[in-house]
Amino acid sequence: MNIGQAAEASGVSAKMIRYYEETRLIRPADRSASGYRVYSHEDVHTLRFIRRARDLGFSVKQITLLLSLWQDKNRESAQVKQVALEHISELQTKIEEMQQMIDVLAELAESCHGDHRPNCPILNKLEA
Amino acid sequence: MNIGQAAEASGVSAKMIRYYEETRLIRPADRSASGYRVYSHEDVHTLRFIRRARDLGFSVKQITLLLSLWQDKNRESAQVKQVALEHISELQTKIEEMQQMIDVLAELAESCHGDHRPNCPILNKLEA
DNA sequence: TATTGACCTTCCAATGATTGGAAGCCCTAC
DNA sequence: GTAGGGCTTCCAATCATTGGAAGGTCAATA
Repeated sequence: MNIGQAAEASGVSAKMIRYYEETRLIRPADRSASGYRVYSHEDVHTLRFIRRARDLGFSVKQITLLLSLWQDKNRESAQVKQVALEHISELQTKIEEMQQMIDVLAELAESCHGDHRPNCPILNKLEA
Repeated sequence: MNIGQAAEASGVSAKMIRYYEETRLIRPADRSASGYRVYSHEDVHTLRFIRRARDLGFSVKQITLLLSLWQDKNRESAQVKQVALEHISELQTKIEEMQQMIDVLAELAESCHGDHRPNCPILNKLEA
């Protein structure tokens, strides 16, 4: 099948499929006589794997690792678990940073009258 | 003072100060006879404002708005509060997305033995 | 006075994942 | 044969930030 159909079937856009090929996340697709990329059902299977991993927030670098583990029948599940746990940890760190921002912002917003008058503790805080 | 000292005093890197000037977040700095950028204490004050806003996760676009409100003595605090509340809302949305990822990942990781054997529910889920 | 080292300048490039567009070729149907 | 839709490559933009190269400036020191 052509790239458009592979995109449709996998949920990965044609643009991204070309990009993943260029960056070597996936191997270069076979080409038809006229130069069109040709995809098998197995290729679509791989693309779907990538799509799901992206939906869970894994970086392309992490997906490279997950793909190689997926294809390695001698993998140890501990390796896969480690990638997942590290990703969870990264997500938690980011959440904590954002939550701290929210805590500060919420307190400031609460102390701001939010009316027609100019005085505003939010600006005061940014200025101070 | 020169850009290096302004960077030191404000916590904004010299690279970023030049970038903020280029993108018109701040007005172009005065220049010395030899072409060096020259900064006043007021400029540093503005840069510090920007730095604090960035630390709270505001985008440059939002900071542009905050800066103009800061300098507008006829502003209504409601406008400032709105910017803050919208930013809080954006942060919360992102946190929720990440938390959902964590929930899925944590469940998968928990069901993975994480030992020397290859079978792994995490990979199964990504594949399915 | 000449040199050295720290600072400044501009310009270009890369990050990460994704999207957009332009110019041009291919394929199918009418 | 022509119209259209899909495919190709290449270039650019997003967002905030960092890095580096090549070259000019300044202050202090030998």
